[in-house]
Amino acid sequence: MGHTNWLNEEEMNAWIAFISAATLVDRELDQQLKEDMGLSHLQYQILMTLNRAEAGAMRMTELAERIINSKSGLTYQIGQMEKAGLVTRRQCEWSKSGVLAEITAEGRATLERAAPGHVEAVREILIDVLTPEERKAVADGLGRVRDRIAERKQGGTCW
Amino acid sequence: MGHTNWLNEEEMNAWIAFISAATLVDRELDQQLKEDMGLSHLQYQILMTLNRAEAGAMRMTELAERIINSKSGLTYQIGQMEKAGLVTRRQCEWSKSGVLAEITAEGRATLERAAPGHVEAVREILIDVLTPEERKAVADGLGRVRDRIAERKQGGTCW
DNA sequence: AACTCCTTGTTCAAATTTGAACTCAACTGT
DNA sequence: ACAGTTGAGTTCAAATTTGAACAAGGAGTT
Repeated sequence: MGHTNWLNEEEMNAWIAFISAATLVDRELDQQLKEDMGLSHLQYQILMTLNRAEAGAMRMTELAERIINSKSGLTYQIGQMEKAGLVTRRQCEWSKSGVLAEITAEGRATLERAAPGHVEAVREILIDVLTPEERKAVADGLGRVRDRIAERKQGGTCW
Repeated sequence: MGHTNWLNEEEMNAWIAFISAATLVDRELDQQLKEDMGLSHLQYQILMTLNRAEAGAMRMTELAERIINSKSGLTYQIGQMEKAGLVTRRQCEWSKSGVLAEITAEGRATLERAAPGHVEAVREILIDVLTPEERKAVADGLGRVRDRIAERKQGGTCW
């Protein structure tokens, strides 16, 4: 230690490309969804995640982790979406302190209407811009990045 | 048109990995910077960008574009950082309506103290987790993604 | 049961972000 | 000089996010 191992040009390029693409893509998708359907990207992800879950329902904490959001933030968003009729809250059967967020029929309908435009945007902005090799590198490399960060929050074992 | 060209598994993997890594990395860095130095990632980026600019100063709008932020958001952040003594506002010489944000000596000092830890974190959570090939794919592919989005906002030529 | 510790989800205030409206300055054409 | 238009920054209210504090349940121990 002592001296910092600065990024060289090649590393810097990767870093800058990653961080700016991340910001821009997120912003772009948010706008597309908002214009087309009045949904935020976060809300879309919530609907998507619930829709895939069995019974279309999921515990708040698990949902928060899945979409990478704070618990209080999720409470807020589910509140909004409940007002909009996209989801409902229901008590968890086997635990009195648990709450299930469940997608409604209207939620599913909204998702179905939103999905085509969203997927098209994802292709146009990201997926179709990458070569198959780059896609693989992104899937593998960034997948590993994600897993490592997720593990480290979990394990807690900080050596 | 008509039928949606859904993402296949390979594409889905790339998409999911990208979006979750993006969220997690940003979150992680924000936390590291905040704990170590009381800076948000955005503030770090502002200091960084100003520090590199000649004379350590830059027009508000250009700065906003560079760090990918709304103009009003930047006005707010520069306000905060001005209170904290990290930057100053100065009138643009050749344009009375222009404002220059300039990094102060204290700002530079803060940046210098923050940089080593930040770079280390960037390595640990992203750069060193990728193979050189993956880094190249990320730099090239996501660089292209970034450029395309940037162009399209610019050109405005929507056909 | 009484006690302690951990987990769930919510609440609350403060910080931040967003987008539209607004103020001036700069540029155009007359 | 004078409208008409555009560009730069700011302001403002509303929406969202954050993190700490909180109420209530579970689970384990004595």
